[in-house]
Amino acid sequence: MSEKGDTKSRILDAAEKLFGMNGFDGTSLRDITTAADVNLAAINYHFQSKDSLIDAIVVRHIEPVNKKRFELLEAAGPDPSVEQILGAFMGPVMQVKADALVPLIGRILSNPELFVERVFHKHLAPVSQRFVEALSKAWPDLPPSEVLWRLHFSVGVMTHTMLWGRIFPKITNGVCDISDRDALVERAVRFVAAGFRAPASKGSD
Amino acid sequence: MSEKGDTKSRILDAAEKLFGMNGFDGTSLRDITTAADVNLAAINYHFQSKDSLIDAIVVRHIEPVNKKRFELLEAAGPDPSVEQILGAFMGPVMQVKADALVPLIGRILSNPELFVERVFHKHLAPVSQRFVEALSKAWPDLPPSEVLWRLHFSVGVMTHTMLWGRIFPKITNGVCDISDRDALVERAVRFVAAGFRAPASKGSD
DNA sequence: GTCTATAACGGGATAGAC
DNA sequence: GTCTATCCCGTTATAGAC
Repeated sequence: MSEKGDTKSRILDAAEKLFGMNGFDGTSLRDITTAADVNLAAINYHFQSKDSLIDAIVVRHIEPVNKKRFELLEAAGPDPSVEQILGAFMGPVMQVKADALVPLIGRILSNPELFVERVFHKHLAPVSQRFVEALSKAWPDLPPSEVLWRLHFSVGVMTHTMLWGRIFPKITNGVCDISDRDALVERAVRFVAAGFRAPASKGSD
Repeated sequence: MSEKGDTKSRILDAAEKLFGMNGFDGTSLRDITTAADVNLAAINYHFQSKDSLIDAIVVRHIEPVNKKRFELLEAAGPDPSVEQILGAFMGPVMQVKADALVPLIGRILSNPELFVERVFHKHLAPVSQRFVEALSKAWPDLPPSEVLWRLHFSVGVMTHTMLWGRIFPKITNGVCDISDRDALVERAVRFVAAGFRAPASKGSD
């Protein structure tokens, strides 16, 4: 008890710190085992792979975000606007210190198949369901499939904005600024809310 | 001459095929050299690294897409609608056989810093510039920075839709279908075009 | 100049002893 | 649960054939 936690905890703590500082590719398992003062094989014993270790840390970050999402949605009252719903959905993600989340998001996007099985069903599907319900209620004429598609598109806007957050100001020669995070969220929400209010596609079911 | 092309071409052909089938991580350089019947070091001679080899294949795919984008934009006449512009921008990407492009896009998104230096400035910046001009002309009241932001958001919609193309129908229990590629493009264009027509954000410069 | 052969090193993963 | 030893892969470098 006077120690610094068991092997598994020491691995998780060290890994989270190093991943945040140097990214996934920039952190070797040997870096982690050195920092955590454990044997290399201990990682493959407690977690199955570097991937699974990453997933464990992903979950650590997702849960507080989801908590905040539900709180904001609740706070918007019984009949929230499309903007309020999408703000509750996107804001907590985009407000997080991006450095920690960017490698996670990049990882998820570049291998959705893997991610769906391990993380999506458990940690994101319930959130999606709740927000789809809210959006359907706020915009009852929109066919259910179209609500799903448009929330999907909104996730694309959100993740892309975060992944390119550091780079985009450089690409645009400083025209586009990301220092005001609130303004950024408002800008993105404005865009996707307008997308949601578009008339449904002709072939929509 | 009676051979199957020179070493460099054989590497590119084999790599493209294997990357498309098994992804980047699922394809070792040794897989490629075996399939191409060349020596391992030939890859590091003709390309500098696995990363650079991937970039070379990225470029192979980007250029025909860009050609098609410009053709569609031209075909829309001197005063294209926002829908026509965005359709020309997104359609050629989304119409490509996704299997080949998905690993490329995932790779780009998960490491924008690297990609910007090697591919963006040369192969994507000119396209971006041309389409920003067209959009600014079609929607003159929108501040320049807002046009950039909204095109950025549109890229997010496009890439996210492609990356999750295979998975999304499963997640939604088949509610959202991607078999009709034209309908998918139309759906996405409708969404982002509505986003473009949103009033500019208050703090917009 | 172009390409092959080979060696050396760091990194992820696993088997099996303890 | 822990650790040693080992394997395969990606990368780099180099000597040298053609």
